[in-house]
Amino acid sequence: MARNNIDSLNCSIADALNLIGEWWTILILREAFFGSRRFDEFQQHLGIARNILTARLKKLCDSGILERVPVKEGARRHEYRLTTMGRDLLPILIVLTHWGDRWLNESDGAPVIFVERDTGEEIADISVLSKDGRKLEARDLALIPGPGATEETKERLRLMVETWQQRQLGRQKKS
Amino acid sequence: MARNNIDSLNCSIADALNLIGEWWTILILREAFFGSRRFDEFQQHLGIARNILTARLKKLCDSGILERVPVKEGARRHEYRLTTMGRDLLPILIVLTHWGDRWLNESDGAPVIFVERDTGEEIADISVLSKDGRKLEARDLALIPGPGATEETKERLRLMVETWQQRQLGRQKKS
DNA sequence: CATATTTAGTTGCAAAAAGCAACTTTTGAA
DNA sequence: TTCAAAAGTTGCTTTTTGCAACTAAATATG
Repeated sequence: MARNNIDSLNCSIADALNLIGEWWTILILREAFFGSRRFDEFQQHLGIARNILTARLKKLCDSGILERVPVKEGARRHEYRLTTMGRDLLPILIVLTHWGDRWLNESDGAPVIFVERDTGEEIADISVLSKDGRKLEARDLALIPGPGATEETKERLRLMVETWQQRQLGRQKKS
Repeated sequence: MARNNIDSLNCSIADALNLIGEWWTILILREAFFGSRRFDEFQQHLGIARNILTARLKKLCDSGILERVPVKEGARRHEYRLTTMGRDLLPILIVLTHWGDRWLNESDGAPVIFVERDTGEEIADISVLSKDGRKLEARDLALIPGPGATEETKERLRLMVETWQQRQLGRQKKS
């Protein structure tokens, strides 16, 4: 992954992937959510090469997703813990889990299930909702430039709208 | 990414990442959601090397996330379209977008905003909810083995519960 | 209809990243 | 104080990427 041009994409997805999109990173985060904190815990559970794990943990700490704290005060041995920024990635793990459960493990069933700790009840599927709670599909959505949009992005989105409208017309003709 | 052992992790996240976790793949899907369908469209918008794009598109088609359909009936030129399985990945893109907006682009503001097509209103943030609609945090969740859990997974989850309980005890002592 | 231009890749080679195993250095523990 | 575990580091090999040039078919153009 050289990804020289990624920064110029003006896209939060690209920015996010720049931090957590490398191989192993999301699995390391999964481990962290599952309770791993120590280097060897991550290493053994995942079977990741040690030098790669070193690199990934460093990057995650540098970017504020994990923090490296002494095991107890004064100790020189450390453990890796999710920060708020890191915990905020939980929905990604859940979405990936549900998608994988549904499309890749339908026959055998889910390996693990997220439940509410207090009630033991399964959590809701994550879906895209409007502010007033209606479920939305891909076709219900559109994209508009935000405050951080570059001219290029705006142009790109204008083009998108055009293409989309043309396709709608094409569809109408046929039917 | 050699990921020899990934298959043995008994984890839908790992399975999902095996399909969409390589570099570029999620950005290709983003492009697809943004309306790209043709090889060169993907290539030009992302600046991805052509041979890599070829490989990624092939894998996405093979795994049923995209389909390769003739531009018009009978034509020998193709375009790549999201399948239902692929469209079902939309929440991942939205979660990544919102996370990136929040943690990486807070100062400049979001580059693009997902809105409801009909109303133009911004969609809701994606969050983890209980079945009856309460918002849940990481600490409110637990994991239990599902029907597809191997013995190893079950053992692992048992261990997790133990560790968690011990940590709770440790916390109580301190306070 | 003949020729140019797109489109959608493929190929070969150089550079970067990942994997592996052995080695080092601090700790805790006995 | 001796030993083993914990947390990396190092050197080397294998895999992936990136890049740029090339190709073949499909479409557009005059």
